[in-house]
Amino acid sequence: MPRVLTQTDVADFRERLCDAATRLFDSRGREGFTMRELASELGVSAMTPYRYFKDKDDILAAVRSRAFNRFATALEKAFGDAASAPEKSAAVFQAYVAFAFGEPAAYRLMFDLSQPDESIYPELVEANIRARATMTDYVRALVNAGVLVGDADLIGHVFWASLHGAVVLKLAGKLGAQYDFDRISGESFRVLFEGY
Amino acid sequence: MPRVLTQTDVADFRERLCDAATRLFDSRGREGFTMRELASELGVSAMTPYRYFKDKDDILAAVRSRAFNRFATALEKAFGDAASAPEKSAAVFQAYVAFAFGEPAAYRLMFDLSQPDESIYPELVEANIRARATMTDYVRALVNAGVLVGDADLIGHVFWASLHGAVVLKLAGKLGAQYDFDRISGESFRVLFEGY
DNA sequence: ACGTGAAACTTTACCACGTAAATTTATCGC
DNA sequence: GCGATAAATTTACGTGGTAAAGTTTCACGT
Repeated sequence: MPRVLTQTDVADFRERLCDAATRLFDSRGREGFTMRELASELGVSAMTPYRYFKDKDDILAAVRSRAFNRFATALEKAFGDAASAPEKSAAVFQAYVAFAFGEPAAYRLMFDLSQPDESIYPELVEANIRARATMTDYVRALVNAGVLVGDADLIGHVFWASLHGAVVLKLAGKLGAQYDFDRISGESFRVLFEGY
Repeated sequence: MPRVLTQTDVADFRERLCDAATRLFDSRGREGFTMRELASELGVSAMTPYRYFKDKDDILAAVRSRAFNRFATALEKAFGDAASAPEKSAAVFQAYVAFAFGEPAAYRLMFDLSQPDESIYPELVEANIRARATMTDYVRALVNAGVLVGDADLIGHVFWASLHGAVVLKLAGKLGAQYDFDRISGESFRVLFEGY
């Protein structure tokens, strides 16, 4: 227990805490996530997290920010690694789906309906903006390459809504076996692409 | 306090309780919804609801079932009232959107990610199935009328995913002013219609 | 070297909540 | 009237978030 915490100490602990919290959200779900279990996971008393975060909502905001940033990083990597515009588009699509189903708890946190006024967490707002940008960049590349014509942002939102819709229907268990996620998302993209 | 409750008494109380619960979900949100406040809203003690429902989850399931049924009723009415297949399609679309934004809490309950294993509530499963059916019927009408060609169920799911995606993005506060719900959903439908 | 004061952490305590168990109340058949 | 018993309430317990009080540990001035 060092007398005074350096910036690094604080940052490290916050990081460890967010990692543990992310795991807990994964295993216990949003409802089952408790401060006490989080603390015990970290080997500290129930009150120690309150030295580093204001309250549970503050922790939630930090975890969500990190989720947005991981998500953005994954999409940016996919975008950067692919060569041509169409390849970028396919890569980003794939990365999006991989993230959503590879880290469903994170995806849920990011897009859960009814989160409590996230505007008071600047870090979260920024992560949100960053993630949103990465989701339209690939469309801009397609438009610039002449593959698609139109308002890149509008087209980006249309693709996004469609993909997100299919993802959350699957995550909510609303899709059956005959019309599953791959079928619907594949068909959506095919038709939307044709349309543009 | 009648000695023995008739079927009607029970059904009435359950109905009143669900109405109050729906209002509470509306005003307090899912987290802020408590059994104690629900009971006091009904003018009974905190334990009385347990005579009529197993537990909080059971109440949640009943409220969700009712939401699905109101939703299905609204869509069925829109479908039935419109004359031609394209008019039916427009009417159902409009009813869908009106419900989603007119009763956002109900829509959230219906489609919230991570609901606790709804298969154990037969009433809920049935309501779910009914609502799903009403969302593809209008597409079947369009296909039968020769307006669209293809697998009606598949097309229905594609439209559904796209619309639902736009709705939940708006409900989650992810849409800005420049690319708002109307713009995105309108554009999506236009392109998808053209495509088919 | 050694108190000392505050930062870091823990312990204790409080209140809200879901709900089980015990208790009370009110009606029905006799 | 008088149990019997369904319906409702009251009481109580365990869990969770977190405020307040208490404890530990180290950076300093002396």
